[in-house]
Amino acid sequence: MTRRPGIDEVARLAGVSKSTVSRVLNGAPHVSTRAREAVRRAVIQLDYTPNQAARSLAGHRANAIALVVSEPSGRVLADPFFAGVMRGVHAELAGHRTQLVLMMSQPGDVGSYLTGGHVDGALVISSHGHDPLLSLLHDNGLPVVAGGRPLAGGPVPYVDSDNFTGAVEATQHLISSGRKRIATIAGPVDMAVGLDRLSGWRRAMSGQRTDLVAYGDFTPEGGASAMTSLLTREPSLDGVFVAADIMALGALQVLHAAGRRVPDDVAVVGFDDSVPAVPPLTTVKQDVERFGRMLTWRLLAEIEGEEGLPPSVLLPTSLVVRTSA
Amino acid sequence: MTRRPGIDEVARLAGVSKSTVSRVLNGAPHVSTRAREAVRRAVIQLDYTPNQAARSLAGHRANAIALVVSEPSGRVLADPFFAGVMRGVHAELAGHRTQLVLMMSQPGDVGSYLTGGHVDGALVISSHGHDPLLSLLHDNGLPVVAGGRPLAGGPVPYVDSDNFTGAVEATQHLISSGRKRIATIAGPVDMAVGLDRLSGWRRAMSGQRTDLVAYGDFTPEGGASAMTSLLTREPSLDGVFVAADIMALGALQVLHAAGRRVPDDVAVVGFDDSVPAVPPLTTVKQDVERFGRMLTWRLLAEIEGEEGLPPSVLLPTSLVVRTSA
DNA sequence: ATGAAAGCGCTAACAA
DNA sequence: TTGTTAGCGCTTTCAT
Repeated sequence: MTRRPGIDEVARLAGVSKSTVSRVLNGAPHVSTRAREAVRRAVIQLDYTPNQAARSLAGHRANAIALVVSEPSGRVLADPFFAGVMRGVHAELAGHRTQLVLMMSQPGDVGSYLTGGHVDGALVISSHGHDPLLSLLHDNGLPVVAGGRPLAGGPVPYVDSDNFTGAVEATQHLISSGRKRIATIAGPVDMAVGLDRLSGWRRAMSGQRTDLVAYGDFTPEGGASAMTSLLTREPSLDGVFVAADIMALGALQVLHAAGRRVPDDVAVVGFDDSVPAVPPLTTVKQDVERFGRMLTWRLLAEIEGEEGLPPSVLLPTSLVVRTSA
Repeated sequence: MTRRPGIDEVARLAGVSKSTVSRVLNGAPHVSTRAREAVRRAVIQLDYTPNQAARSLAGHRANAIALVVSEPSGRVLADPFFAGVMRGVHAELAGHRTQLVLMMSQPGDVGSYLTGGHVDGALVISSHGHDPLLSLLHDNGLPVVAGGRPLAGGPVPYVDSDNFTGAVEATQHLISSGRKRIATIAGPVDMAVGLDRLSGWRRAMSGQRTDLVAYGDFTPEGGASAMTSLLTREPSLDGVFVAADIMALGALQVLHAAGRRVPDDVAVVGFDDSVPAVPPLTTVKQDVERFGRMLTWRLLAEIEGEEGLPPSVLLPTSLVVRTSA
């Protein structure tokens, strides 16, 4: 490994001072075209890359943001939703010389690490209940944006999908197709995404029986056991709104094993448009990549100290009708 | 935001010098129990976290490793395989005060960034063909471990699953259950994982017709179009070995739409044991989390400069029989 | 076992 | 427009 060149060598080769090199590197004003060009050439010739650590230390910026998955299990990593968000985050980060640091541990460690100045801001997703992490970070002055509305309310900006409206549409589709006994497999009640989709179902079901609710944890297994319990409680159900495609996968397995045909006997509507299933799922589509981009854009703007930013952003959802309902 | 304390303040409060604090922090020897305790207390009292940038700059270590997804599309992010690996990586990283930096861009940027001393090592997964990135990093002296055998061969250590044996078992299961016209949906031929699973199928099929091969790209859509093409070429096929569950999802949709019953008309065996399907997939299971842990362990060992490390590790696979075959 | 002092490679304030 | 200078907060010899 050849020793890598420092900024001094670039300066020497370009015939200018370190400061000028630094200015060119950071796109600062007040640099002559002549100097700029000389520096550029020297950088290329030496294959120079600035030392990030030195940069952070001197510049008081970490040039990195954290993506915090506020869930010890790591369940969310397996969720297609997360994958899409991550793609969006990356896309938005491109060209910002900002690195993405992934974190998954417990609030204690994460909190002190993050507030410790190692990153310039944090994206917190999949936050449950009244997760103290969000307020902790916010109170410490670290720019934070939540992915999904935080239940605690408070002053943390967030980006979310319009889960309520999506759930209403999904349920209405079931109703208007003539289903009479419509159940729902809801998500965790300690997350806004779980609550909002359940509220949407309730809203659309107003006037009808709304006790057919079972809860899952956004895993196929959770969806399967919820479906089993619903089938036991109401064998004659003929429609289910499942609050996540990933849970619908489990539900479909159970329905199949129970000999129920989908959609003939039981119509199924999912949420996310994230998985190919048999039969293809009628579901509520959300643009997860856009979600990730929006999240990142918002955080970067916050870090730059932009004024008048919207406290929160709600992204639209839309029903996609396929075979399952 | 209260200004965060520096090492000097800890030193002052503990009544020792910066050096001693540093020693305690880094678990260095030659520190009295008395001093150690005093420092510990001061650290807690001040809620001190070391500045990572300063540490890297002075210590010539980045205290971070990169997880490089050598694929522009980001397809792999949506792959359950990747999610499992990432969980393993995190698990193994716990307690190593090492951060995980995720990278997805093009070889050019990534290469110079990585060799630029910003991370202490890199995990490269999903590398296609004769990806120059691996050799580039290796030649620059950066510790690297590949996830999945690199096609280029060369001196880069890697961790892989025993894809060949898994594929052989899967295919033998199909054969021994009496299937006569067995096809395969193979993965990309520019990746060892694609090649090895195909070789396993060929090996098990020796003596039989081996032209029923269609290729997919490890996406459900790829699996679907491969299945369509196979069905067209050989309508009477009665078994398929699909080189990835995620592709099997697409294949199952196509079979279902074509009115073929699984497993009655066509038996399907997948690979990965990563998705719940209808009907539940008979598949080759691999322990992806272990894969991630092994990968990380290997890289950390490499970074520590341990001697006599195995150049490569092959993890076992096993057949899980469910309903689809 | 402990402390003093010299950087690590950059940015930013200031001077010119 | 450019250069000089002083740190940023640690780790690490080298003394003691």
